Amino acid sequence: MGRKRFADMNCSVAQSLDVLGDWWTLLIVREAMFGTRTFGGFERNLGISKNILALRLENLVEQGIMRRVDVGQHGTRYHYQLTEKGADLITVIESLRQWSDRWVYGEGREPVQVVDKRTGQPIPPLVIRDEAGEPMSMGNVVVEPGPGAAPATRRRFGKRQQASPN
Amino acid sequence: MGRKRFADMNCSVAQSLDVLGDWWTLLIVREAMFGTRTFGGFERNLGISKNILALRLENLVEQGIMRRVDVGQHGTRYHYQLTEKGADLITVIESLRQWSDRWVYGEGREPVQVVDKRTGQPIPPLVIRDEAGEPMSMGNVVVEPGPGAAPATRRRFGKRQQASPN
DNA sequence: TCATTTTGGTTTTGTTACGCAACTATTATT
DNA sequence: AATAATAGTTGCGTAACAAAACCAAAATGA
Repeated sequence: MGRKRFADMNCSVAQSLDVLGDWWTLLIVREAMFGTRTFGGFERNLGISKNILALRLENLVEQGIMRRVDVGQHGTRYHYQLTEKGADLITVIESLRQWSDRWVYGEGREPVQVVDKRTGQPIPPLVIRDEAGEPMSMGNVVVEPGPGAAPATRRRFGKRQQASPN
Repeated sequence: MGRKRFADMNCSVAQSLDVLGDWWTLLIVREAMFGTRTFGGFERNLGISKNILALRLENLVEQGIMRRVDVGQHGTRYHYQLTEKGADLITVIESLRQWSDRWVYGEGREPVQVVDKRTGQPIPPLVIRDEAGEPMSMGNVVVEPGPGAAPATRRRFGKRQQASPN
């Protein structure tokens, strides 16, 4: 019965993946961050088929992640560019890149490097920090219902430990 | 035919997505971070069908992201738990969560909060910092071929600007 | 102790998502 | 004037996903 969507899950991660989780979507965003702008540019650099690319770009525009701007004099040449919402995916892309550099390629075998233009040094790993700016151990974080939690979700939180007992 | 895989793309983001990009995969990782351990626990909490869950867990174990430990006396009760490689996906999950809190739900409507146990305060947003620890503007980053770049890729880098001309 | 439920799956059968090739129409290039 | 490039759309085949039925061993309850 078709693919199950995550939009009704009342979970932020599920929301993101509902929008970004289709095959190719995040690679298109990465390619846009890399500087590609045209339909043909995405097609060539990614090796994606045209119909899927058209669908993905349409969806990204609908979601406000990219914008399609007319750059031709006669209305048949376009640029796709990231909006502020799309550019803010940089931490998602960067964390994915760093993870596979650590666990798939390994140090010294990274295919690309992201460096600080001013110093020439690779940028340091993304880490979760506390308010004081200190890297945080996961033992110190707790997940709680947020201000937008549905009552049903609040109930689920209390039961969560029992949902999969030892 | 079949779905095109990203593994041969010589790009770290593509590598990650090749492993993590299937539908449901990252939600299973999130659920594991939340504390779920059993097959039935994932099934109930996510609403995923059994056959897909079985495939995903098998793949996650193969990839070394999760591990299946026997917790029954007679060998039919198991726990799925994140390995170090899997737990290191926390920045990926957190960046996805924060992105949709900013752009989908909006402030004050977050369904869950991740807080510092010691202070009770929500943890601050993940940001890309330079070596001095200062938040960095994207204008100061450059992408370069890394030590593991294939010659073909190196060539592509120089041509990248021309691939999608103005 | 015998039936029922729980756990952790596999199998079968549909439907949707994706890949590839062919096609189109307008606009640049030679 | 012919050729190629841009930005797609359409049709068809295959792979991925969903739902339900089924299964065997083990734990639970009466």
